[in-house]
Amino acid sequence: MKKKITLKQIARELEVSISTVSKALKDSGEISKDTKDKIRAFAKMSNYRPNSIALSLKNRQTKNIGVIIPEIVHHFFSTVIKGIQTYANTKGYNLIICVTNESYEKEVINIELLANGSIDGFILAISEETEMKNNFDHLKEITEQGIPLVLFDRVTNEVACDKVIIDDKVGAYKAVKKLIDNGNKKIALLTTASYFSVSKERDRGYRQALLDNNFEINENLILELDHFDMDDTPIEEFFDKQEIDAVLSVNETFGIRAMRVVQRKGLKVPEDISFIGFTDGLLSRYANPRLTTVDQHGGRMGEAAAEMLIEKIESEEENEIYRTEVIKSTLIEGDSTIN
Amino acid sequence: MKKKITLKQIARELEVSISTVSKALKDSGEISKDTKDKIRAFAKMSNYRPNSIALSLKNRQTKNIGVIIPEIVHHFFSTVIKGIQTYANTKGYNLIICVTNESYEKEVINIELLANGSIDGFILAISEETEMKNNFDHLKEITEQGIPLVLFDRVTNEVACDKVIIDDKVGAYKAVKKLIDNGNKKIALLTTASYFSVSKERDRGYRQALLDNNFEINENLILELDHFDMDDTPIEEFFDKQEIDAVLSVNETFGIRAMRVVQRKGLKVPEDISFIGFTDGLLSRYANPRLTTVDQHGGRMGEAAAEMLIEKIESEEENEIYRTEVIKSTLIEGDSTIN
DNA sequence: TATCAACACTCAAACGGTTTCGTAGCATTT
DNA sequence: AAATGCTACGAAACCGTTTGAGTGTTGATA
Repeated sequence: MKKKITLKQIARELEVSISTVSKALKDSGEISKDTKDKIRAFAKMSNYRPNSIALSLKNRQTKNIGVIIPEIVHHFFSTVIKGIQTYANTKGYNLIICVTNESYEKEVINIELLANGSIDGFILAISEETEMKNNFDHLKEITEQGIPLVLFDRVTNEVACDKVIIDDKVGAYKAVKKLIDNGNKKIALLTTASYFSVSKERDRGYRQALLDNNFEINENLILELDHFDMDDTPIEEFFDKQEIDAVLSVNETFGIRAMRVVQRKGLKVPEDISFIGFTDGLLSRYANPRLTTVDQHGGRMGEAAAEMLIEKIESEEENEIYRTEVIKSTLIEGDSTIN
Repeated sequence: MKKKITLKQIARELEVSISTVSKALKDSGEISKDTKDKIRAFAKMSNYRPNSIALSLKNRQTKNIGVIIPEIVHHFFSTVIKGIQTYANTKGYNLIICVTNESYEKEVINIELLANGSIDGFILAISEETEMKNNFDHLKEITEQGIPLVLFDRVTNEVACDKVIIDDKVGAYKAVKKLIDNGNKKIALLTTASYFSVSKERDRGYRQALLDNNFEINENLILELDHFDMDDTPIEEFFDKQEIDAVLSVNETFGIRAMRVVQRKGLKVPEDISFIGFTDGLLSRYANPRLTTVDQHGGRMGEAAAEMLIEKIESEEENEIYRTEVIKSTLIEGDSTIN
C-alpha cells in the first residue's frame, strides 16, 4: 500500500526545501528550469496530489456546497440535485448532500454540522415540519454568519437570501385555464395541507383562474390529502359525492391515484374527465394515459440555484442584494386532457 | 455579520493562551475550574464551534464518505443513497455525492477529485461505460492507496474490496419459477445489452429456471432494449411476431412499457399475459395494474454498504479480508401476475 | 532550608499546504 | 573596487486545532 505523498516527502527526497517544491509545481518563475523539471518528474512519478484539506484550511474555502433537501427518493428533488451537480461541477465544486426527511430537527442539525467550515454555502429546500413550525432561526443564523444561502422551491420571506422558485401560481393558472378552455365546468383541486408554500401558491393560481373566468369557487371541489396516507377511500368518496369533469393535482401521485380511482369507476380519461398534475416525473410519463403536467424544470432550478450560490461565494463584496429567480413552468400536454 | 470565532480570538479576548482555551473546552484536568467556567461561558456566548477542516487536517479523517453513482434521478440509486445516509448519519458521517452519468471519464475524475483527502472512503456503483470498457485501474489505485472502497450493485471481480450485491440470479429465478407455476409456457425476457453485470445475472437466473423446469431456451423470446431509446416499435414488433404469455423485465421501465404495448393490443393483464419487473419503485407501484416486482431493497443495500465501509475506516488493522454481502431480493406480488 | 510534587498554565510542534520576505551568490555597472 | 541588480532558493508565518513537554508558583515534606 502506497500512502499519499506530501510536499515534505518530495522535498526530503530531492534535498530541496518545501517551498521550492511548492513553487516548482506551481510553475513559479523563481525556480530554475532544471530544478523544476526534476521536481515535476518526481511528483508525477510518485503521483503527487495536493491535499485538499490543507488547501481548504489555508484558503478558507472548501469548494463544497451543502445541499439540504427534504427527501431524496423523489423525482423533483433528485432532478434539482442533478441540475446543481451539472453547474457546480463545471466550477469545480462538490456536493455534500443531506436529507432531512422533512424533519425540522434534522434540518437544524445538518446545517450546524456543515456550517463549521465544511462548506462554502448552502442550497436548501425547507422541510415540511419547518414550514409548519414557521421557525427559520437556523437559516437566519447562517446568513448572519455570512455563509451564502440559496433557498429553492420551498422558500420563506422570513429569511433574506437568494431564492429560486417556479411560478407555481402561474403554472396552476395556466393549467386551470386550459381545463376551462376545453369546456370543463366542475374543476377540482387535489392538494396537501395548506401550510406548504408551494401548495398555497398553486391553490391561489387555481382560484384566480376560476375567478377570472367567472367561475364560482366551490370549496367542496377542493380535497386536501396526506402524502403518507396510501388509502384511496377519501379520493373515492370525493368523486362519489359529486360530478367532476376535470382535476388539477398539486403533485403527480395524487393525480395518478385519482385517475385510477375514476378509471375503476368506469370513466374514460380524458373523454369523461381530464387530469393535470404538477411535476413532470416518470410517473406522469408512464401513466396510462400519459398525464398532462405542469413541468417544474427541476434541473433548471438546480442550475440556477448553483449559479446564484457560486456567484455569491466567489464575489468579494458583501452585497446585501438578494435576488429571487422565477423559473417558468411549462404545460406538458399528455393524453389525460383533450388537446 | 458575525464571522466564525476561533480559539485564537477567544484566547486573545480572555487573555489566556490558545492551548488553555482548547483544553478548557475539552474539559481537561489541567485547567482550573474558574478558568474553565470563564472560557466555556464565553465560548457558548460567542457560539464557538471547532473548525472541522482544521480537525480533519489534524486527525487525518474527514468524516466524509464519497458516494459515486451513475445516476441520481433513479429510484433504485436514490433509495441506496437514502440507506447510506441513514446509517452514515448515526455514525456522524456526511455524504459527498458525485454522479457519473454512466461515463467512465467522469467516474475517474470524480474519484481523483475526492481521493485527495476529502473523504475517508468510497461507496461506488460502476458506470455503464466503465463496465463496457472493463477498465478498473482507477478503482485498483484507490485500494492500493489504502482508501477503503465498497462496491454495490454493479460490481466486478477485478477489484479486491468489499461488495454488496443482491441475488439477482435468484431473484430472476424465483420470478420465472412463479410464472412457470402459474402455468405460463412462453416466457419472455426483456433485458439490456449483455455487458451489464446485473442484466447478466438476471439473464442467468431466467435461463436456469427455464432449464430446471424442462423448458427449452428460445432466443427469440429474449429482447434486448436500449435505456435511452423511448421508441416502443421494437417492443410492438416483438409481441406481434409471436405469442407470449408471460414477461420478465430486468427493470421497471421496460416492463411498464411492454405492459402498455400489450394493453393497447387489447390483451388483459394478468389474464392474458403476466408481467414481472425488477426494482420495486414508484412506477411499479402506481402502474395499472400494479406490477409484480423483484424488490432489490436499495435501502438495505445502502445501509449494508455504509456499515461495511465505516467498519473498514474505523478499524486500525489493515486486514485484507474482503467480504461480499448478498442482499436477498423479495418477490412483491402485484396485480400483473395471477396470485 | 533545600527538595519535590501538584497545580495551572504556556510553548511549540504538528497536520499539509501557500506565500511573503530575506539572502547568498554571481554578474553587471560605474 | 564598491554598488547594484538578478537569479534561485530557503526560512518562516499562516490557516485552526490538538497535545506533549516545559515552566513558574505554591505548599508540603524531609
